[in-house]
Amino acid sequence: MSSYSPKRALFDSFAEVAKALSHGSRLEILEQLAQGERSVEGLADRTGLSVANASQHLRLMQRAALLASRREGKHVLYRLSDPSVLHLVAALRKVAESKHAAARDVIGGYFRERDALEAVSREELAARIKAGIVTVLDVRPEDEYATGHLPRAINIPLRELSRRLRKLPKRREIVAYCRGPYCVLAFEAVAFLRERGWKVRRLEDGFPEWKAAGLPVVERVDG
Amino acid sequence: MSSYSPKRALFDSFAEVAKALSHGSRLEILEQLAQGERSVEGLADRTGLSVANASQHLRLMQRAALLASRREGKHVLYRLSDPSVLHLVAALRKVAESKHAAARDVIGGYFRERDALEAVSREELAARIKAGIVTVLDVRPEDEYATGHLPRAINIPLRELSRRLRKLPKRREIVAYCRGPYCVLAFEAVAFLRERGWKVRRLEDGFPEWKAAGLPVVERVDG
DNA sequence: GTTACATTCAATAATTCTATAGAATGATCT
DNA sequence: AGATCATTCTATAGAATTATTGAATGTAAC
Repeated sequence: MSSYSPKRALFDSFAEVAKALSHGSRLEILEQLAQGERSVEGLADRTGLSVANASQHLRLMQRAALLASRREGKHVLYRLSDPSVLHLVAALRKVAESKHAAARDVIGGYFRERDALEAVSREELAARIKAGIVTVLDVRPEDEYATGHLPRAINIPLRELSRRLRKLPKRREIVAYCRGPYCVLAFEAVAFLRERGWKVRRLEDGFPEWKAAGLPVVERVDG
Repeated sequence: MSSYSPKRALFDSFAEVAKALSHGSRLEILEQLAQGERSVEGLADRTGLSVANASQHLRLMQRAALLASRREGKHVLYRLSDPSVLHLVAALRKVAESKHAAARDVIGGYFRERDALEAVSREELAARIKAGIVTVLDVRPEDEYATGHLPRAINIPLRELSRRLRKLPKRREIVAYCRGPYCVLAFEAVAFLRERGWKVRRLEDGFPEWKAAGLPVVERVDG
């Protein structure tokens, strides 16, 4: 009809990007990288993949231009190549969420209390942080907190929460956050603290989305 | 670290959506469906696929919730399940465009005059149509025009343009459009008409994006 | 230079995806 | 009811993807 080969080449190159997203492990890696730079070994640990396998997935995504890498000492650190990658993953999530039965089942099962634990918007939290009327709680692991976190956020990884409860004020409102919309850490922290009488809500989405929205962050500034 | 199986099931279901996008033919089908409903045979014709193969691609995308279908007489008509699918494809395009070398090469080669033929924004065109100070030219095939088009647009398929030049005013500005950002029809129409002295520009993107932006359209209203 | 170590490469087997051809389904029309 | 036609299903062969293993590469530390 209109044209044949150049157009098809274009669609094929788009398809290559989509293919780079079309594996659960790679999406899991992308969620990790949305937090910040990671080494191959670090990603392999967190995702449960072998180092060689993680390396292959990473290289594939790098070829598809989703990732970039740099060397630091012995380690090769990967990162998202561009904020547009985060937008792409978000768009993917939205389609799957609104329509996909399997996703619905999982969300309905695992995140059943989601609506009950209503979320605070980024804008609202930003205003409250500025006004100093809220305690921000980062429940991610320490190293993720170290690479970047919300201003004035205190870090208590979920598994240490019960041991370090005394650090949390009972009067002030607490807002907990973690990696992103499907990170369970913040959900569990909110449920745990509410049971024990704290006044606590959850930030919508997580750290990467906050950063992508151009809101202020505290970041590690090494080379 | 955080959780294992439910989270992984979630990522796997996202991956299924991405996989549905990960084939050039399927993206080509999606571009067609962005124009409006299409039968299996119609899509097979336009994409050069066999009917059976097109049917398989369609079913795969339907399972991944990208498409919906309905029966009308002898034909099964497929459509995009949701506007979010269009956003997803746009996000995919953006990542590929900004970063992917292959896409760049093709764009650089085939659309080399892109910048020279500067585009009119949707908003600007909408205002001009309302004010009645522009001629809108739809260069898609007749059947695509018939299923939906911009208000007051006249339809002259590209291949008939040279025969029907007298229908076009020389004084008024003309804005041409077609399917979307990678549809070549409008580019070629603009180049053709400019050479012959018309004052003509191209609409950014195409009909699906116009419609998705909530701007007014004329649509066929059969059952 | 040699060693240690993180990462990548190469080869492989198992699995999954793709396109084709022909049969089966399901709806319309006479 | 039977004929016709669009679509989907089934089976299959070829191609591509995935995870694993062990070797190779390249950098840093000694």
